Formats: sequence, C-alpha cells, structure tokens
Amino acid sequence: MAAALYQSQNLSIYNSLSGEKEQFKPLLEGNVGMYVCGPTVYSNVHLGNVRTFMSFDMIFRYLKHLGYKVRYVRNITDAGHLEDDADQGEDKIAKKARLEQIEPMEVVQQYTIDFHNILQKFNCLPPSIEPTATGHIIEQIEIIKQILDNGFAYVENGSVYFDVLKFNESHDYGKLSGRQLEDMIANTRELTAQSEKRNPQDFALWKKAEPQHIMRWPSPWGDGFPGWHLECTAMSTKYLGERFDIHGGGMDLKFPHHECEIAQSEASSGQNPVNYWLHANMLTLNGKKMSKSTGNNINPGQIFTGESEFLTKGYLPAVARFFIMQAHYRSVLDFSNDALLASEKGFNRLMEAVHLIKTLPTSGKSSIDITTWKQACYNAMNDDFNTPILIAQLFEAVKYIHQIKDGKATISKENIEILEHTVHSFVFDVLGLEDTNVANEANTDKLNGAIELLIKLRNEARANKDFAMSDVIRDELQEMGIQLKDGREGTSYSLL
RNA sequence: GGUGUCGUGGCCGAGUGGCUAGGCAGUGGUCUGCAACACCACGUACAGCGGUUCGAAUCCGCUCGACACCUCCA
Repeated sequence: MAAALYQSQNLSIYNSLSGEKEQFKPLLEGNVGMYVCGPTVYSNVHLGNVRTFMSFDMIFRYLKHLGYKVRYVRNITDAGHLEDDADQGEDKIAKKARLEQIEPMEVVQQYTIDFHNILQKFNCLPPSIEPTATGHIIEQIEIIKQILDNGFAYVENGSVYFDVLKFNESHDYGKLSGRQLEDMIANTRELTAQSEKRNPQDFALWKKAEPQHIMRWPSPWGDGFPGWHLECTAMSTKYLGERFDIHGGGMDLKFPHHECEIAQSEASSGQNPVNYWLHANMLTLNGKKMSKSTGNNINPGQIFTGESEFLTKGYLPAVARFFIMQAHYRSVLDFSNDALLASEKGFNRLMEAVHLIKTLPTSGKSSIDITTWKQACYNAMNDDFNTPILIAQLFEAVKYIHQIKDGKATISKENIEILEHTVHSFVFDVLGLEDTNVANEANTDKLNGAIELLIKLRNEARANKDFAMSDVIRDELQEMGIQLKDGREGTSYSLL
C-alpha cells in the first residue's frame, strides 16, 4: 500500500486557542475527529451560514485528500437554543412553531431539509454523523450529573446552572476567547429581572420547562430541556471522545458557546476537549455582518435565481463557491454582485483550461517543472488551508496549459498525467467546484451534432462571402447562449 | 466602555523584514471577412505620522477609520 499523503505533507493549522499556526498532529495517527457546530433549524440558512459550512467542507475534503480517515460530526440544533444567552426568552424552535401553529418537529424537519438542500447545491459533502440535540437528551443529563458531582454546577428551582466563578478558581474560563472573568464581571450590565443564577456569567445546563413549554423531557430535576452549549459537548463526546482533534464553527460562536463547551468538558471529564479550535470568519454584505434579525442577509437560493436587490443576475452554485474559496476562511469576506461577476469570469476561464488538458499534445521532454508546481499547490493548502494561494497556483497551471496548447511549452506524457491528476484533485475534490460540463453530458451528442451542422453551414456562407447569413447564425446562437469561436483550426463552440 | 481583528493598486483579494501573488476591469498586440471568444504583454499598491533596521507594506508606538465579540446569529 502506498504511503498516505499526510506522511509527506506538512499541514499546519491556525489554532484559535493558542493564537498561532501549529503543525497538525492528530491524536491517533491517520485518523481525524472533527466536530463542527451545525445550524439551529428554526429558519432558512443564509449565505453567511453557508460560508462557514463550506469552509469546513473544504477542510474535510483536504484532510481526506491527504489520506486521513476523518470522522466529521456536525450537529443539528433542534432544541434548547434560546433567544438570548442570558438564558431568558423562548426556545427559538418552539417560538417558530407557535407563530406558524405547527409542531416544533415540523419546524425542525422543514428547515433541516432546506439546510441539506442548500448545502448539497453548493456541493458540500454530508458529514459522517449528523446528530440532533433532541436525540441526545440522556447523554446531556449524564454530563450534567457529572458536573454537579464535581461541584461545578448548582440546582435552582428545577434548573441547573454552571457555576462559572467556582470553575474559574481551579480552571481558566476565558482561555479561548481571551477574556478575563474579572473583566466580564466588571462589564456586566445590571440585570433588571431577578435571576436564579448566582452570577450573570453562569449559564444554563438544564432549564425547567414552564407548563406551557411544549418541548420538554423528564430529568432528575424535573421536566425541562437542555441548555444550548451542552448539546455540543454531549454529542462531540459521544462520537469523538473526551478528547478529539478539531472543533470548528463560526467566529461568532467563539464566545460564549465554545468557551462554555471547554468549561463543560473540563468540569465533567476533566479533559481539555479539543486540540485545534478553528473559526471561520464572517461573510459581510454591504460591509456589515449578515444577520437574520436585521434583514441584512441574502438567501442562498436567491443567488441561483438572481432574485435579490443585491444581485443583477443569477449565478451557478459553483461560482459562488469559487468566490468564497478565493478568500481565506479566516478573513472577513464582503459579498457583492461585482465581486461575484469577477469570480464568474475567472471560474469559467479555469474550467475551460481544465477541459483543455486532455487535448494537449505531449512530447518527450517537459519544459515545465510540474513537480515544483504541484508541491506549491500543497504548500498553499498546508499553510492553514490557504485556498486563495491554491487558486493562484491553479491559474499558473492555466497559463501552462495554454503555453502547451500554443506550442510555446512542452510536456511529457508522464508529467501531463501529474498535471491532470493534480488539477482535478484540487479543483473538484478539494475545492469542491462542480464541473460545469458534466451536467449537460446526456444531451451533448445531439446538441453537438446540431451545432456542428450550423457551424458547417455558416462556414459555407463565409466561404461564399455571404456574411449576412453567417452573422445571423453566429448572433442567434449567441442569443441562445451558444458561443462560436473562430480559431486557426476551424470553429468550435462553448455553452455560456 | 472592555476584548480582538483589520485598513493592500480602479474593484475583489493573498502575502509578510530584502525576491512576480492571483482574479476582474483597463491598455497594447496576435487571430478574424468584421467581430466576439481565446491567447500574449503591460500596473511597483500596501490608511496617516513617527521609530527600529543596511533595508518595512511586513516589526514597534501613536493617530484616524472599519469590522467583530461582549447581547440571538455561522
């Protein structure tokens, strides 16, 4: 068996916990456990959500490409996510169900399906395991018991709260987000409502269900429902263990959500749960964070149709994915129609070149150093998944491909296989860009014949200097989205 | 107010002490019946001010500005 790629490639990852790039070394050689916080399914995903999941999809894909066996767990939050983190307010899903007068699980089902559909359109691979919060109530209760036993939580009127102050005496609450508990306390606003919590920094592990609350489960503390932060701890522990390699999520979950996860694990199992914390940055619109509540957002489906005040036309999902991959996952990226337009052109140029590879002539010798180029692609990805640099390298390959085609460079049979394989691996497998030509393959033969005929007729007209006729054929095909290209070796076409 | 990130050429967007990022747009050229497409060539930019250094967009300080988290959001 050939050695896995990861043995020769030196992957380093920016770890939010240390604030530094670190060499990646999984706990168990050849295996990676990765947990990513999934959506709360109370409304349609917006494009900002998609960016995060797409970023981790790319990471998942690259790890697999390197030969790691990856267990990728991404949850569905279908209970327990309250409207604010002060542990007040209604459950988001229950509220939606009340407003629409349907069962909470209907809400969950509807938006889970929407979530899956959208991610599939963007060519995101499904995770290895996609657990739901409501499916893991027992596990959550068990963790609460442990935290209580260890003295880091207290019961108050049927609810259980995590005792942050107590925890901070022996542990470091705030190490992920770089906060000091003292600062947090000093900056806490006065709570108007009287709280059951001993301290405003404390967070709910289990909330007592009021009689009208429909999403409820029995527990040692009475009927209630689990706290939002606890779900992720329960599910990651169950499927990846008390310690695992990678935990990801959006930047906005760093505090308090991920900070609380660390605290819960340390307070229950005594383990610092995660080796590498990864945070994907925000996607902005008009320079501001996309947000469901302010209306500054765009639904992914609108990108395909162009039905949005922010867009002049629709775009292929692959174009949107290419646009997102052109920025580093840790950078803020601003979404705009102009940027998408530019990406569309670049994407098309890349695809054209990819399709040219199999038509290239080979020769005995290569004038291009393919091995060095290939390693440059890996170096880009090994440097904290730097997809913009990878894409720049892919455009280097586009240049090579044209040089070879024009006879300005040569490539050996052996090297062209490396070129083709590498380009395909990175474009399709790692970046997850969909081949725009494949979709039409079924009709290609018939279409091909018809267009070839038109090309033949047009060229006859041109030979007879009947340019009026030849231009009609050319222009009307153009209208239909078929572009004729007059080249040195005759006329070819491409679908726009 | 606290914490953090960032400010790159017309636009998007990498990089990070000395060596071309890349894409889009633009200009010139090749090709063409004319075009389109395609390809080739071309841009020395890093908020401002000071400092460190042989040398800084890259390090340090200050100023200005933006964004994010602290309060639901990926």
